[in-house]
Amino acid sequence: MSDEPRAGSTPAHVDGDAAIIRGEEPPSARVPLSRERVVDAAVVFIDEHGLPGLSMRRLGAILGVEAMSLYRYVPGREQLLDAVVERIVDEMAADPDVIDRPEHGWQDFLQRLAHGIRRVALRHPNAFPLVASRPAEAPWLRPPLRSLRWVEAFLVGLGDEGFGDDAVAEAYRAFTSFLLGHLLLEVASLGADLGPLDVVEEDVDSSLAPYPAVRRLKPALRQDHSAMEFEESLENLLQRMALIKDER
Amino acid sequence: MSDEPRAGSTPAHVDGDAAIIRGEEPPSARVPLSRERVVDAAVVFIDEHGLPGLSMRRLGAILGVEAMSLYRYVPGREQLLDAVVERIVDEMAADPDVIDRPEHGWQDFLQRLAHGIRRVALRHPNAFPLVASRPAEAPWLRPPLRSLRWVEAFLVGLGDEGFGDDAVAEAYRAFTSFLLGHLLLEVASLGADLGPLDVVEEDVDSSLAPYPAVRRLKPALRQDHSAMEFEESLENLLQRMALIKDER
DNA sequence: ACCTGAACACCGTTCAAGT
DNA sequence: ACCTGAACACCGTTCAAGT
Repeated sequence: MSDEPRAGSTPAHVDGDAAIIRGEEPPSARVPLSRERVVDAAVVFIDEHGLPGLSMRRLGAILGVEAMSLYRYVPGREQLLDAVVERIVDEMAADPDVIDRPEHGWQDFLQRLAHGIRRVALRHPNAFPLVASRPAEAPWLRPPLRSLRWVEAFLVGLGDEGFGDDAVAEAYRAFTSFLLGHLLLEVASLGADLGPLDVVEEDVDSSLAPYPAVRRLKPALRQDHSAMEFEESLENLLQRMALIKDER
Repeated sequence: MSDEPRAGSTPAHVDGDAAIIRGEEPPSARVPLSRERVVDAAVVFIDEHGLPGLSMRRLGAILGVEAMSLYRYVPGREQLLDAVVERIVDEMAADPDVIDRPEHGWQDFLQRLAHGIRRVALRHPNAFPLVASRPAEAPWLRPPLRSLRWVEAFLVGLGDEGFGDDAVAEAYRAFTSFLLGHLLLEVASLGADLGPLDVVEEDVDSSLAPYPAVRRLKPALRQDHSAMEFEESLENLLQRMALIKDER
């Protein structure tokens, strides 16, 4: 059922001995571990196996090391998860379609930011709930933007485009809550599709007997219109923001 | 720092012996445990101490019983959490302001439903993230409605009010994603406020040096306009739904 | 400098046994 | 019928010790 991650998938010990005998650094294997490698491995693990299976001991095994070694690079499991969130959110910095500040108006700027974070979410469906629900360091670091870098970009960007302070703050709250709701549900529906297949379709149908409307509309409810509805809701949000901008 | 829940807060053993000697059931204590009592205790624990501290062993201790006894009433920890979600969502059934089907139009109906679920969220800020992110049993059971009962009510209600099948489905998706985004963020901001106070305000201020806009707008970002913005976004959503209704 | 062994205090869960 | 003791296989985390 669940394929366990096997230890030693990074064969650190294969040619390590020869290098040690020669007293040199090995060619490329046996890189001595680093915070970055630890966090990367955690992200890969969550992407592939989901969050529940991630333990310090397993992660160590994957990296060819005992669990205790990880504490050299990360203060603990909680902070590791925080680092995972940070790593994922910062992927947006490498997205060429996301820009730091408005170049063609604030609507284009926010369109790019929204689509950038959506791409991140869809790349990491198993990890995104972490981005959504990990307790934020400060009340103004609202998911799913979360990082000071992007919050700053948002605030400066809209300020430069003529939003007043209160309008910027209100726009920020509306923007984040739209993204969070939409993306969390889109990502959840991804996971639900390839979920446990131990329930046959007929069983579902019969257990739905007391709920005829759900049963009848099941095909319509199953339909995935995420992409379209994201565009439309975003468009609507931007229109509301235009009103916010011109208040007072 | 963390006040541990003490065992025996239900003093089941106090007058239990006398009753046993008389061969009768004790007056009111020593109720023999039940699924409902277990789930209730879990809800209370999460409300008071948060999810991370909840373990089968601790919950058993609170109920005056060994952890293994709980498995008579609940298949396991995961299913216990599912039951917690169900219990919380079903609180809405007892809310006199929430109605089963439209009596004064679909807008009034949805207003009541939305405010009902918001009250639930605000009553259980520590448990609501569970409602939001526990994997749903089926893709059409979208959080935060989640229960067949409420989904059915939504579908029937809007159908009766003249929404076509596709319009109902689209409205359902829009309604849930609005609720999820808004309420998750509102509830998170509640938790963040009384969060760890080990960071002094000045420290935050100085670490914010590279992010002048965040620093400058911090007061505005900290402001809580949740209630007002909930009303306004809901109003906007209902207007969009009116358009969805009249499509085609 | 980097990793490990052994240990501690916890988990969820099982099963045969107690009353 | 209901609960427990003992056990199993796991956790996160610490610290002194190894190389």
